[in-house]
Amino acid sequence: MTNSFDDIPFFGDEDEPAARKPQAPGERPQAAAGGLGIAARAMAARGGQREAPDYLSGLNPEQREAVEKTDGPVLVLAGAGTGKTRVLTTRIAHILATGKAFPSQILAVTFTNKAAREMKERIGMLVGGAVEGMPWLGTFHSIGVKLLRRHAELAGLRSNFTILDTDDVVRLIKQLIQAEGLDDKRWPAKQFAGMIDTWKNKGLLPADIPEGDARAFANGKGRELYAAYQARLRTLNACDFGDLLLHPIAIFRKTPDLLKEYHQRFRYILVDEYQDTNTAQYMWLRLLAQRPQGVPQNVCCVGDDDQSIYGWRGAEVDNILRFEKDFHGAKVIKLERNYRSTEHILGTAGHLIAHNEGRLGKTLFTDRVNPDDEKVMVHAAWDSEEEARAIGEEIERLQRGDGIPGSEGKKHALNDMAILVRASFQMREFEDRFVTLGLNYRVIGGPRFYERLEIRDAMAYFRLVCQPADDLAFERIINTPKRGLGDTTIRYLHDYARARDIPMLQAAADIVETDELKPKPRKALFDVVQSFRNWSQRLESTPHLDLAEQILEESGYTDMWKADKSAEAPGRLENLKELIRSMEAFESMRGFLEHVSLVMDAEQNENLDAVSIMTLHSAKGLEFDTVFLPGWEEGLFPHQRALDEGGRSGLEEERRLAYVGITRAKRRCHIWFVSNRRIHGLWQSTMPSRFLDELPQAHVDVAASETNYGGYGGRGGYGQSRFDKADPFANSYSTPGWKRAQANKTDATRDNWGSRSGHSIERIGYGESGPRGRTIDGELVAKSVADVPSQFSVGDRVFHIKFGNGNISAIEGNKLTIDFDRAGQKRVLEGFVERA
DNA sequence: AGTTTAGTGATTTTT
DNA sequence: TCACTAAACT
Repeated sequence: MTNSFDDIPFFGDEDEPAARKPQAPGERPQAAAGGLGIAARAMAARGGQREAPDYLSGLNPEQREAVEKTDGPVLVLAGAGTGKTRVLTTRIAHILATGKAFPSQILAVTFTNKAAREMKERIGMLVGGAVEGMPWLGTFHSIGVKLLRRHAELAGLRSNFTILDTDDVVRLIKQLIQAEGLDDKRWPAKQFAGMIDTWKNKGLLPADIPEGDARAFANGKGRELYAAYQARLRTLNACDFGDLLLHPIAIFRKTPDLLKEYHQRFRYILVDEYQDTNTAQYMWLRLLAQRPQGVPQNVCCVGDDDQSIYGWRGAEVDNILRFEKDFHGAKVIKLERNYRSTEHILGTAGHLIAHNEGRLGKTLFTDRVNPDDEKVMVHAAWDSEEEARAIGEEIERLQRGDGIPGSEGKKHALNDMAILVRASFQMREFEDRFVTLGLNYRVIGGPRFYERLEIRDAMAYFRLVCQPADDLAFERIINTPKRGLGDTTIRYLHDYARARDIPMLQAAADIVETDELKPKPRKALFDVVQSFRNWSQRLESTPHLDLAEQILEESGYTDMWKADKSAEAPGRLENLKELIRSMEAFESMRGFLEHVSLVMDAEQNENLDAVSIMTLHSAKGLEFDTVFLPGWEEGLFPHQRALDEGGRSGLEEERRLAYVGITRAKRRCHIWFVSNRRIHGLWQSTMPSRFLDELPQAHVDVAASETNYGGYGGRGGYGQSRFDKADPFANSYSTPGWKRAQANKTDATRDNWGSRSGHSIERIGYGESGPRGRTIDGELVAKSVADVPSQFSVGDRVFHIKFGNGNISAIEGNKLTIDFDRAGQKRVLEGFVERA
């Protein structure tokens, strides 16, 4: 490989000075050593070969191999709690310390900003902070932006393009749907935004989407609408999140020379959470990582197939399973030594996840065994209210320090406890309970700061000041606060701007010079235009914090909330102050906007001691001493919809979710299920989750019933099983999958369920001989979308449990369009019908 | 134009 | 049930 960075002008801005020109492989960057805190030590160590540099000590042999095998493709399968982040950061430190690359020659990709931040901090600690940042460490999206800003013109954009968030996208699509003369009620913009997102996750441009998909929306105009959307983005000089990946991919494909330059630049590539990559990210990565034959591909992907829980939003576990094929001669390193959890927790999680097929197969172990370690506990409660009450009590007990074996009297901080739920509606009951108990709690992953109305309004003002062509921002705030610029005026402006292909703010500036508008709106519009002119001028001269404040004051936006008498108004004003405070960390308003468009989360208050409540999904990557896992009931967990829509692979993803949940626990894990839960307002009796049957007896205890209730299908007269009802089908709330399961139930499964319902709670959780066979009704419901040819053909007469008899009029994958005799035309999943 | 009412739909979520 | 959205009032 040759080093030709000096010849590439646009790299100049961040490259090391010429004197520190990177070395060819094998050579050492002598000059660079001075800039790297640990480099000298590392090089000294290399001289004496035997003694390892400090940062390598304390790694186990597998971790150490993952760190030291820097050249060639490496796949690190890092189980939960096996020191994954440590390996990644140490590996980067090692590459730097041994002088194999400069910080600017390492591409390190994460999924979330949080992970990126954490990695930066930890590398800083290892390397002694001497390496100021790594320019190419970030999320897929933030690196995508960086690439795209440099080469925007190759994607038909200007480099100051704006990044639209979901809200903007939906509004834009709505406009397009209306412009097409379509009914925006029949074709919801939100749904189409979701479809576009799905396509972009798969790397599909309008020309690439499957015909069926294209026809399924907007009277068959799906493809045209998608294309119109892309065209509109271009004229707006804007990107959505998907474009941040797709544009670079397109650029690299059509400009091989440019790609080559990046190949030379990125000597080492690292990817975190590889199991979560979607097809677009995978394409992006392959472009950057795959090298011509004979050139080493120094790519290291770290992930855990057992923690892949984002399949529903396009993640492809296949990417990790396929790594060895994609990168020839790949070294696969498994990290299985767990530093987080007790053997009971690991044993439980391991036994559960072993029920999945199609995994690479790891078994976590620990040798830190303590006789005081508590087994995983399974508890039953009558209903969700009791579940919340009992968990609340347990939390208070732990907080007081009662009855914690091995740590008598020691208090358990609330910060080290978490309740992990499958669906966010479950949180409410806990919140209600904790409010009455006066127990501090913190909900993680709720509505986010930057998604709040007032924040988005304020941001729209800032956006328009920095980017006068931002029509979406213009439309958002032109009449907020009320200025008497109603629909008619805005529509007129819109049409005027579109006709001349100019931004709306420009259109407004033109129009106020004419007498097209009535005096009132004209005056109002004139004032707004003047204000924006003013603010834009101050952009360079006024400190951005002051300017932000002035904008919100002068526009009347803060006054609007001050005048508002509603309960939330003071909070909103507070949020606006917080917004301005948070701008302090940035150099300019533009810098701030860039950050916010990519970082939608805001920091949480860490000082408060509080129990965390969050979904299982947002718990990935976290750990707690004590974890509560409520709601392990069929239909909720595994979720019925995952079963209906994902079939067996859906079930397996749910099981991985359960695995993620259990492995968050360091010392204590309490699983709960209830016999009755309110779903959509109606009480439903529920069955214990099949996952409970998949837990190993050796590591699990079932709690004795804490009340007279509890337990499932008891003979004591409580907890009626559905089978006791005169007609289990009568309940209109039972789901299609459930009905189907009922309809197709074989004798074997009937026995299975029958026996379960007869067991007392002490038995729940165990079959007669450990874990039972895999799926029960997972197989009875819809088959996976994946390439299963339909067993039906057009014209077939079929029966649907809800809609009755009908004829198939079209088939797309596993979706059938059926003309029902009574119910009319419906699209249903193949799994829900049978031959009539 | 702002408020009231009817309708709807209801996992998981980052960027 | 309940929360959010769109249209129908006043």
